Amino acid sequence: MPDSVVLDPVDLEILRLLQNDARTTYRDLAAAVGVAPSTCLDRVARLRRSGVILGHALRMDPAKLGRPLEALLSVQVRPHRRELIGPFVERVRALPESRALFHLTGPDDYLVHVAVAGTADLQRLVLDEFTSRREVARVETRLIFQQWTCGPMLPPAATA
Amino acid sequence: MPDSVVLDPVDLEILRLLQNDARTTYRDLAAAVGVAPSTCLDRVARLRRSGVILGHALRMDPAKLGRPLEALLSVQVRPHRRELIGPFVERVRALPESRALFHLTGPDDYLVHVAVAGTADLQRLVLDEFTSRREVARVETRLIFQQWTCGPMLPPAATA
DNA sequence: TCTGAAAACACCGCTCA
DNA sequence: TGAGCGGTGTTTTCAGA
Repeated sequence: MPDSVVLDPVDLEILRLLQNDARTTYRDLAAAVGVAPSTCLDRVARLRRSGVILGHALRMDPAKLGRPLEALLSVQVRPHRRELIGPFVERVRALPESRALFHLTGPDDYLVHVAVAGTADLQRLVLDEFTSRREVARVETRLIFQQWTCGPMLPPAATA
Repeated sequence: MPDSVVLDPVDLEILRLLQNDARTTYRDLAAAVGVAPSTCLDRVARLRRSGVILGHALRMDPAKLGRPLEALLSVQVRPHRRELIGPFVERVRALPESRALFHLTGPDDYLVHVAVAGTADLQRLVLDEFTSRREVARVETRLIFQQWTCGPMLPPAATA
């Protein structure tokens, strides 16, 4: 499987439309793009096989699920060795509060995006799940005032 | 619309299953949860109306789209006033490289998650779109080695 | 919330350029 | 090789109870 995939304008338009609503029917997709529904089906199947489309995810509102407060935790893991960071990553991923986890360059090794019920819950999370761990050298907490998802993420220099 | 929504075990199970694969049919959903397909349809429609489900998104591989390098940019906007940050946010959201944008507490006002073709593209992005702007006081760039999405994000203390 | 029926859809073969 | 067409099984969706 090649690292990058060749996408023609039809593929790009399909991806753009599916990003707005991933449940768009192939019939509507076909009408919008200007090809036959079966061609759309074929294109989407190919995009899935080639790994461009990883899957279909549900976008949910954390606040509506009782987690109105979101934060980013910058975490320094010391010493930064495989035998420590492997379990650390798995533990963080298993937390119900975790939304995303990044391994980064720079002084802070990890960034954890969490959603919690409130400041008390956040404090508990930081103290019990992070700073209490021996391998966690430092945690810096920043609250998220507002967030935006951007997009559509399409290839640089799109073939128009 | 209330800030938080009351979810029964059926709702939670539906959300859990749809998060793994948002294209699961109502028939399969019904079989897994133990209710009729029409009930599933009704529940999902209600979850959509109540705002718990925001939509169905396509998960795509940035690398396959010619953007194999991802980074987080910490941006300080000075002075941090509405008439400056409004346009700043809109400009960043409109960049094809932007994946997500956060307004944060702490010394750095914004965090921008970007996907680019390579280090040269990243340098161009930082210089031309950020540091060249008068309102941008400082940009700190950290590369993303690896990232994980976590989940399922469900209510704290789930009603069992 | 379920049952059942009707409409819409996905998805497979095939044919044609 | 890739696009388009039609048939079939499945899924969705809407009554009514």
